[in-house]
Parts: sequence; C-alpha cells; structure tokens
Amino acid sequence: MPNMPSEVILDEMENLLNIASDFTRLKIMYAISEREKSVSDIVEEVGASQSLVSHQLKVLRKANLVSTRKEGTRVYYALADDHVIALLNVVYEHVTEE
Amino acid sequence: MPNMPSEVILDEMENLLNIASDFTRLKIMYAISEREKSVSDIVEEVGASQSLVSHQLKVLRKANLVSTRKEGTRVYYALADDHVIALLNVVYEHVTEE
DNA sequence: TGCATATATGAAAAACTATTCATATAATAA
DNA sequence: TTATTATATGAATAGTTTTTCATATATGCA
Repeated sequence: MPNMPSEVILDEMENLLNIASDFTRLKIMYAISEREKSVSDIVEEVGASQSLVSHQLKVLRKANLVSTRKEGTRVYYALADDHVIALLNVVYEHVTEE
Repeated sequence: MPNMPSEVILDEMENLLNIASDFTRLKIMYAISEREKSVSDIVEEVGASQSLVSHQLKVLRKANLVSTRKEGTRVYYALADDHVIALLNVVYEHVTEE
C-alpha cells in the first residue's frame, strides 16, 4: 500500500499516463515492442496517416519513451526501455483478467 | 515482448489509462490505497473542492476502479482491487527509477 | 540538377475533459 | 417540520489534445 507521492512525482506520473493513454500511441508502442521499425512500417501496421503517426512519434520522443536511429531516408524507432513494456503489460492484464 | 492486442482490448486499455492519467484522480486513488475513506476525508486529503472530488469519484466508479459503501450520510470509497495498485506502482517506478 | 521517396511540422478544425458554480438529493437530529 | 451535514449532479466554462491538411525538409538516385 503506497504512500501519497509528492506533487512533483504525481505530476510526472500524470504526464506518463497521459502519453500512454492514446489509441494511436498505444498501437505505435506495440508495433515497435519486439524490434525497431521505420516510420513507414509503423504507418502501415498502425493503419493511421503518415502525418498522425509522425506527430505521435514526436510526443513519444519528447517523453523519452522511444529512441531513434536514422539510416538514409529512413528513421527507425524503438522503445526506449523495458519500463514501457512493463506498463503495457500491467494495463493489459487489468483489462483482460476479469 | 507482447503482440498487438485487438482493437477492443486497445480501446479498453486506452480507457483505463485515460482514467488513471489525471492529477486529481491519482491523488484520490492514493488517498484510499491503504483503507477506505469517506468523501469528506478524501476532499480534505486531496485538497480539491467537494464537487470536483465527487465528479472524479464518479469517473472512477463508472470504470469499476473503486467500490463504495454507504453508512448513514457518509459514503466510503475503496480501491476495487489490487490491479490498480499494481498500475500505480509501475508508473511510480518508471518515474522515479532513472 | 531535377525527381522521387521518407519523414517532420505548422496551423486549423474537431473532439474531448477538467473544473467551477449553483443546486439537488439524502440522511440525521432537534 | 425545519435545519444541518454529506454527497451527487447538470450546465457552463476554460483549456487541452487529437486529427487532418497542406507543405517543408532531407536523402538518394538518374
């Protein structure tokens, strides 16, 4: 049973949750959860417009949830660390296990 | 490394994350994380208006994240299950551990 | 250089949500 | 009944965010 975190921590928690709580971004995170993918691959897998995916990748980048690597004209995105997967898993379990 | 969930599951995940991703609701969830509390207790601990707390409790209720018990004029709220705490913990760790 | 492809971005539109204010309901006590 | 306390709620406001559209930038190739 956790204690009430400080306002600063709560703020950061709110921010992380906000970023995770979007349909398109959830799809993007799952799309790159096994291995890095290029933007066009992500666009295809997620089924959203190129512009939207690019905008949402920017949001994920700004929050340091993804890392990028440029190769020619392609940009490859990957999840920044395993915390993200842990979060996705907890949420997935809550939704499916009941 | 998880697979892409179905649209329905993603939708439910988005919904749960949306509900968790609010400063006031986070505070409320922490306030009742150790034991049930009455609305007025929550109002005091969270430091928000009675109206706002009541509105947000309704959101949490609708999502089945809290349970309620009425006793006289008081209504006591508690977390519905431990999944919620697991979620809070994962987010807390992500925010503090780096 | 000019052309094609990949990605990013600014601005506007559309949709949504938190918060406040005023008020309603419910229970209890005098 | 009237008054008081606890909680809930409808409506409006204020602020934010997602999505689209048009366009810009960057890279590679002919």
